[in-house]
Amino acid sequence: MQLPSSYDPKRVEEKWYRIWERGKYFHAREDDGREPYCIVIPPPNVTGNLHMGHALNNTLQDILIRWQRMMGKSALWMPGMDHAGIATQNVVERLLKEEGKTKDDLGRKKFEERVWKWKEHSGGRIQSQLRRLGCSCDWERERFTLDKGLSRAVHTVFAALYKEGLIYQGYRIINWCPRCETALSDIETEYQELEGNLWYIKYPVAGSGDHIVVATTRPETMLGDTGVAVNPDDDRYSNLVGKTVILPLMNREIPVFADDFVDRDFGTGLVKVTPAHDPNDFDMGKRHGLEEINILDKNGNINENGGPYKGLSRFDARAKVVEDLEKQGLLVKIEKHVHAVGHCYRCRTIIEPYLSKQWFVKIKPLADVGIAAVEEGRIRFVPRNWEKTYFEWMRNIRDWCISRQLWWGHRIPAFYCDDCGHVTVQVDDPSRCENCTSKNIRQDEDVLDTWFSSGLWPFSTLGWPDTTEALKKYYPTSVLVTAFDIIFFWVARMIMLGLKFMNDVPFRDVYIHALIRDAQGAKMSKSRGNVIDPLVMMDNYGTDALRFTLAMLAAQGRDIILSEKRIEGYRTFCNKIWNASRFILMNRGGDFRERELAADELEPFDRWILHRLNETIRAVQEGLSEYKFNDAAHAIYTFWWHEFCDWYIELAKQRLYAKDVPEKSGDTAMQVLFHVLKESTRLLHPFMPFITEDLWDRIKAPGDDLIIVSRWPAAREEFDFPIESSDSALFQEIVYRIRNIRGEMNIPPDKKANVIFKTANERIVSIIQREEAHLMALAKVDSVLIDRAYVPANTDASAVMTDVEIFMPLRDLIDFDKERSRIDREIEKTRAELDRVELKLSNENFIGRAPAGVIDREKSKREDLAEILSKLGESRTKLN
RNA sequence: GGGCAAUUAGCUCAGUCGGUUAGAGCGCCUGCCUCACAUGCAGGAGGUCGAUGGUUCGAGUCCAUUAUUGCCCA
Repeated sequence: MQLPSSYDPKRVEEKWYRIWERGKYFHAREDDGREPYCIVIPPPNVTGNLHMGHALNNTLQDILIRWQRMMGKSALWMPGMDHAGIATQNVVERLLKEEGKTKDDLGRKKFEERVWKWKEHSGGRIQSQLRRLGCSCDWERERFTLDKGLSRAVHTVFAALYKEGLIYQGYRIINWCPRCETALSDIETEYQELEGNLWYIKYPVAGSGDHIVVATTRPETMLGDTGVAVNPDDDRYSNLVGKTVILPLMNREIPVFADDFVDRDFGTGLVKVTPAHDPNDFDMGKRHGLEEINILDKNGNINENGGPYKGLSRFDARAKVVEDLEKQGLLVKIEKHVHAVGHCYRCRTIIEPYLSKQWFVKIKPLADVGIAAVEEGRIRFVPRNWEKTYFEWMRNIRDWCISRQLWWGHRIPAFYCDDCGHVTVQVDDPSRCENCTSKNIRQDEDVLDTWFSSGLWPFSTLGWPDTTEALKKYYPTSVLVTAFDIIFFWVARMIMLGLKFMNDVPFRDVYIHALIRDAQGAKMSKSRGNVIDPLVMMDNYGTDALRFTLAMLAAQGRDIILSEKRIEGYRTFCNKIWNASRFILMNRGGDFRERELAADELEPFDRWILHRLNETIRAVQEGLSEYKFNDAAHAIYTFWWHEFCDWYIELAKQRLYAKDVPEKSGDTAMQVLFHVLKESTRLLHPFMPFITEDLWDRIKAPGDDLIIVSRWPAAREEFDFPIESSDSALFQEIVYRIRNIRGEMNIPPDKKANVIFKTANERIVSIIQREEAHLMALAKVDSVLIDRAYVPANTDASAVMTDVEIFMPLRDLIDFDKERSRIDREIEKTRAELDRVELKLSNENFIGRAPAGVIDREKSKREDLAEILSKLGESRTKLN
């Protein structure tokens, strides 16, 4: 078997993915009689490109799915995409603009056709990128939020909520993006602290020469002022309440009234009230019966209600209003003022609070049920502390504005009758008004918030509203894997809608992973130019290296700071695995036959590595069960590299190569090598699917299926060997001590050394005798002597362990200075430790209160340390 | 203003139920191309765990205060 000396990801990745997909290895069957395990993918935007956040999110899901699949579950990973209303419409509008057209030139129908065409040709690039990442999604089931089945689910939910009164239309202040020309929900508005001004403006009091001063951050909105408010407890202005003032520039007479909402300490304590352009003012306006004057059009320009300012942008209008006030001597002063300004989460344009008629979901009743599900533990957040965030939002939730003034999305299934005015809402488009049977009906022009459809994702993708076999089998899904930034947008809504329409939670666990940041800790973004492109990383280092890096960094509850160095480091791990396998395959004889290991043929180090394999299997199982991906990955990494490669393979070489070793020993070693290789390759498969599948192809038995569906390793109790494991640890310590002398004394590798062990400890003697050949090979020792009465020369280098001293005669090679400082360092360390132990043991409280086991341990430690220290002292004396 | 999180080696991070000498990767230093791997091997240096106080026989770990940083919400 000839393998290249380094791993080449390019050669294997595409090949194996094709074999998996064509062989339907990702396909889960609802009739397979197996226990279900299901994850629905957080559907990426159809406009999306794979970024590092996707890479992390999907790597973790794939690890879980591959693990559960190997565990024998009916593992379904449901893939799909989101139509991403605003983002997609923006993309296509931009394309049209390049052709010198607007969406209005095309008209709604043509525009929609155009978007679909774009979707077919340029959209969904991310699907092939997920394939590149190795994601074992059940692509046959792939769904799109706008496809027929999901649209039916959306209509069904809308109609049901409407009939129940949980969806209603309302005329109120919403967040309006003047660039996207649509309403947004509260959470689609991102607040950012901006340095602005506080303008102090004089408003003349009607019928007197007096004036009042109001302070505002948005002077242009005064064009729509219909009142001035003051706190009822504010004595300064009590005489003003009930009077009227003249609104400058507009010359409108508006009332002064009292309302608790007003903060006496803000500005002058008098605030202008613009009910059509501020949510708080809107509420006050309602309480006091004020007129609502909308002064802006949908693009954020002043409309006819703004008199002479009509046609100006809101920003120009501000400048002009301030200028005019100044001219008229009505501007008292300007103060610097920092305030939070809402921005559109899609295009960063400043949001305008805007009065309009929109559709809303009355969310409180749904939220209460969603809160209970988490309180009662029917849904578990991992890590737990995200539950607080969830509760906080759910308990203060406000009605959800779901209508969007877009063309790309689910058109709202509400039909207005031009004859009787009735609104007909039903699942299938009506042909006539359900009230007066008139055919004169028009469908609502708006579409639904994209998140409305993604909120149904866990059941709509499984066939709901039909009661499909898939739905019966896989709902509730097992776990949702996502980042915290969409807990509100998506997770909470799936919980509420799942409970409402499936009468059960959509998933049992919600695993919240970290956000990826760059090496400076900043959020990765294109505008910052600090993006590490996962596709480039896969090109440069291989997909498995990227995946393993992400798994290693996926510690719970933290941000992930990613650097390319790290990925590069795990590429070397791939290579390590490759070469270990290569070594085993190269040394496997042509007539090698894998067989069951018999306990009585196992030598001590065989037992040790099998024991460690067991422990590693348990650690990986436990790590994955608790979503501690980093712990699981770390356990495999250490085992593969620092135990299997560094020690077992090195030890096995003696048995495979040395002439005086019985054939049986080498044969057993090969069997153990092979066994461990197979098991640990399987253990690694969920993390590194490509290299493991490629290696598996060379190590599997004839007729075996692919690793992706192979049996997940289980720890075997008959391979637990604690005694041999501690013997091995002692042996490793001895080897390490000898290497340490060689390393620090710069003994050249070709200079073989003689070693004398001075010990009376039977166990140590027997280990040294038994493992003499291994010792000689690994520590590069020429001869080994055990002499309990050895008298060292002053040219001997030495090391002291509990119950054994190691001497290495160096004669003229000895460097006294180096050896002295080496021993001094040891003495210092040992002394410090002994001091700590003695301090503890001299503490009466410790003796009196600590558990006996702890005290015994400290006592025996004291004895050992004291003995070591005295022997180190002897060695040191000889060097003087 | 409310809430959450973080602060451990030069860098990036682990550290369970409080109990051996606080770990890893990268970087650094020394020696080695040893027949799986120089994407490698062996050895080494380097932290007292943000600060203060407390609980405890014992604190990186629990509590309080505080500083700094980040995030979420208003």
